[in-house]
Amino acid sequence: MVLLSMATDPLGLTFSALADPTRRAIVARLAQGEATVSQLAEPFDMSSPAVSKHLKVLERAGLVEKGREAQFRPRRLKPEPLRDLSGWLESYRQFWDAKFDSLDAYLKEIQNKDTPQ
Amino acid sequence: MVLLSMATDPLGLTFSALADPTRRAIVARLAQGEATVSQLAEPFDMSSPAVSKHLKVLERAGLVEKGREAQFRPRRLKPEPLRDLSGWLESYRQFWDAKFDSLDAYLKEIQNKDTPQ
DNA sequence: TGGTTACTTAACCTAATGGTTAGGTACGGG
DNA sequence: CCCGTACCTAACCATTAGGTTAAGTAACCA
Repeated sequence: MVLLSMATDPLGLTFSALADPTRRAIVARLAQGEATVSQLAEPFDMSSPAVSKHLKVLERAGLVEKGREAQFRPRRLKPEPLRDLSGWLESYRQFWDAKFDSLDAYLKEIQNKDTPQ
Repeated sequence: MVLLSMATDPLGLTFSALADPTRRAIVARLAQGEATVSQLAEPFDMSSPAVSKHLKVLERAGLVEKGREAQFRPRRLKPEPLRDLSGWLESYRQFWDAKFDSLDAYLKEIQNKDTPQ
């Protein structure tokens, strides 16, 4: 059921891939250009199999693509899932766009003056 | 560690809240106006405690707010996390924006000339 | 050819997720 | 005041997620 829905729910795959901070850091790194697994693993205090697993999750979501060059398997970022995510978000623009809820925006203005949060 | 990072990682909370299709459906429903728990539960083939749990996840992410009116606890959608998500996405616009693709390819060309290791 | 580097796979562990049922609490109506 | 409706909490269960170590494959290098 989860298995099934996940397999047929690309948006869900994307969201859950990006839910992990390690994976978002990998995405951030790959946004600056392709990188090998070792390079991607270097900043993290975790084993390389763990990084491999994270990469597999990103690949399953279509966010990352694996290349092969000699003994290296360079990864690069793929734009499509991010584009899809943006499309989904866009359908809620009326909610997070300040113009929509002027009262909400106004309250927030006030609040932002000294919100400790 | 997961506990800790999640507590201090609002973006991660948002992504994982939205990873579940039931929760995205709830968000879609709430985008049309506030609704009670029973109203939200109605379309789903699952117990109401299950729906309550989903709502708690959405609330923890700040996506949903709980009101109280007599015996009802109407939920409404909050825009902030969606706005934050949009901000995060925006920082990757260069990747999913089609116009940028050719430049991206060009940068990759250059980079491959002297990639160490 | 044998060692080293790069990476993956397998087996395992713990904790979180997503569901259940059963048993609360709180409110409004007859 | 009691009953039904609305909702939440607790306890439990199965599966998934995220990490580990150990062992495997593959390519380069001396």
